[in-house]
Amino acid sequence: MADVAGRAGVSSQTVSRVSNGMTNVDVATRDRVLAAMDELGYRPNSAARALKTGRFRSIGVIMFTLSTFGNMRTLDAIATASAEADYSITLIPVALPTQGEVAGAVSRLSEQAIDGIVIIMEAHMLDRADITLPEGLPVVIVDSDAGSRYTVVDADQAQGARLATEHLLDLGHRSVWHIAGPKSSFSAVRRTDSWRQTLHEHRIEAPEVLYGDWSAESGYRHGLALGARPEVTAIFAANDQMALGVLRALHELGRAVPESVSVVGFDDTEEASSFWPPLTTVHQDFSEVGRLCIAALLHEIETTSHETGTTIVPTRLVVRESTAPVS
Amino acid sequence: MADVAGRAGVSSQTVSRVSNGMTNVDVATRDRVLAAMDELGYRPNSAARALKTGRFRSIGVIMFTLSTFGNMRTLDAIATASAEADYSITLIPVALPTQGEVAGAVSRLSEQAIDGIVIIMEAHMLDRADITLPEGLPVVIVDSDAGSRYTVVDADQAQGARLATEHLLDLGHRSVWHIAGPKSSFSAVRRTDSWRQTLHEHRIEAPEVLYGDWSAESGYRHGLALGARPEVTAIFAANDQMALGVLRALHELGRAVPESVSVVGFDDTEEASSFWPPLTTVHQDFSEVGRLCIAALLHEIETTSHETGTTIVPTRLVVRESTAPVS
DNA sequence: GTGAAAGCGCTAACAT
DNA sequence: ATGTTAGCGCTTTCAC
Repeated sequence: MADVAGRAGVSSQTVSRVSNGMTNVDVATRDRVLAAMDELGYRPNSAARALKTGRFRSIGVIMFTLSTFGNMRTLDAIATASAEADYSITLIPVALPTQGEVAGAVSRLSEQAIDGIVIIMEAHMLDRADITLPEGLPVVIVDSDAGSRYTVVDADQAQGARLATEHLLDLGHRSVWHIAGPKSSFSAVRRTDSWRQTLHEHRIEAPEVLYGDWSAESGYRHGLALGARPEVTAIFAANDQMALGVLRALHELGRAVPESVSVVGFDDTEEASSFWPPLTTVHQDFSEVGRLCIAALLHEIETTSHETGTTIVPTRLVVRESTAPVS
Repeated sequence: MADVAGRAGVSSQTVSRVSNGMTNVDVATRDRVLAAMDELGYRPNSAARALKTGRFRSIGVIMFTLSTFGNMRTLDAIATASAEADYSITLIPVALPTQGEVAGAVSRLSEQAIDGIVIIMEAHMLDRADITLPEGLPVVIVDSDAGSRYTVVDADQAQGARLATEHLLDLGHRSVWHIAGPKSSFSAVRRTDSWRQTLHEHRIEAPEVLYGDWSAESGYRHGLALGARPEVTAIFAANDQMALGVLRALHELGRAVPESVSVVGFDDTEEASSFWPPLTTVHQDFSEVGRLCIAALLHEIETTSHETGTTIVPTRLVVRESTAPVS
């Protein structure tokens, strides 16, 4: 910076002003500085700036794995929204969803140059005594049960599961079987609870829940078991991958979809419309969730306020060809 | 840090030594400092450290979108490998794969606190005159044609396409039709070239190429066209999603897979084994690619050497149930 | 094994 | 509109 100042014949302070787009600089001077910057290939040093301002213009993101559709889409939206606000994203991956791993990530995070944190995981992971979020660092949590202590943004899991279940019931099915996500996932639990609740409201006793692990393989296994039972005519899988596995199992068993069994998924992945048959599923607006996350976080960062609260993004049912009235 | 020094009754310099794990500190002193750090909740300020050392311990990643399986898996591996080396990842998303957008990302990147860059995209995007990578910043590129100017790590696209094509030929198919990825993707082009070359070596004239856009929907459209032609008995899709679309089209058309038509994909996504029928596909080791990327980059960063070169990771064919001998 | 001094590149506050 | 001064929190150098 001193070099630039020297070349442009001004003080380094003026260079700083130009660099930060302040308006109180003479146009001619500004041009001269800009030219000097260009010639010297000047790039501001963000470390020095951060040291001075105490702000890093970066947001830390903690997540288990990128390998689920929802996490990936949420991350994508978060990255885009941050970029628009001129914040960068610092990724802190967590190898395993164990509390020890999370504790490690949080401690690594606290040494990072960040202004706020987005956590994409169950908040109950954060309840352990040995996990302390760095004080004074705004936090927003996605996919979580954290009621009032943190700011939470999430899709309306309960409404989505209700939509799926009622759709199947409206089609005349006597009951709806459910292949759930892992018990450790709060969104999976909410979907399951809502499915049970919906059946209950229709005076139907919920069948036993089958627990999968989000993978198509687990959907296939449970699909094989369910498909073997003639009374099963409607299956609600807690995500599209497991629904794909169910579809495969049903095909193998020779049970026609949707003529003999109806199947509904959750997420509305890109591929769901190309399954065979195209899958009826619940659409989650991950982009909106990511956007709201960043909006809430930036608000906290820039106003240093601390209003926790939960924001819920609605879901909607996308009806395709994997569901039909009972025959 | 001064607070800690005061509390422990040492100089701030000693605190720094403890903080950096230097060995030349008396055990008793170290314990005292550690205790003081703990009580005061001391966290080193990475900006100040970076300002001094000129190192940020962070790697910038430029990518178009997280929404393809390969990019996501590669990013996951990169994040994990970096974390192991105690580097964090700074994401620079690029909204659109246009050169203007890339130029913007690169310029944003140059102001970031990073020690090196991983670019997951076609290198020819970087050839535009108005895109200048910050000098002195090590760069590694994935999925690219950048021969000698940059360090490149990628899966062996050509070998994968050859494996797929020869598998089909070995099964007795007279020819192999190909649904390619977009022409703007270098890996797509390499797969197409290799498919054509393989047919050529078997003295078969390559049929006209159908270009998709990686989406299942585009695979479906081309699958519909191909399935209507009885002479088409073997289809090689350039990724698993397009293969999924092909499968759907073939089902709709009433052409049995694999009895009437064999289908091969590329990538070996988690779900491919749960397609109906389970998909024969080419497995890419994205994790290995990500790992090697970071290894190469860290080498350049830490030795300040600048040896460019290309590292190729082999692929392998996973035979499942979507391929069979011609009947 | 430990401390004192200097300075990394930048910006906030004040002066002109 | 521009310059001067001071200092952010840390590490490097050189003493002791």
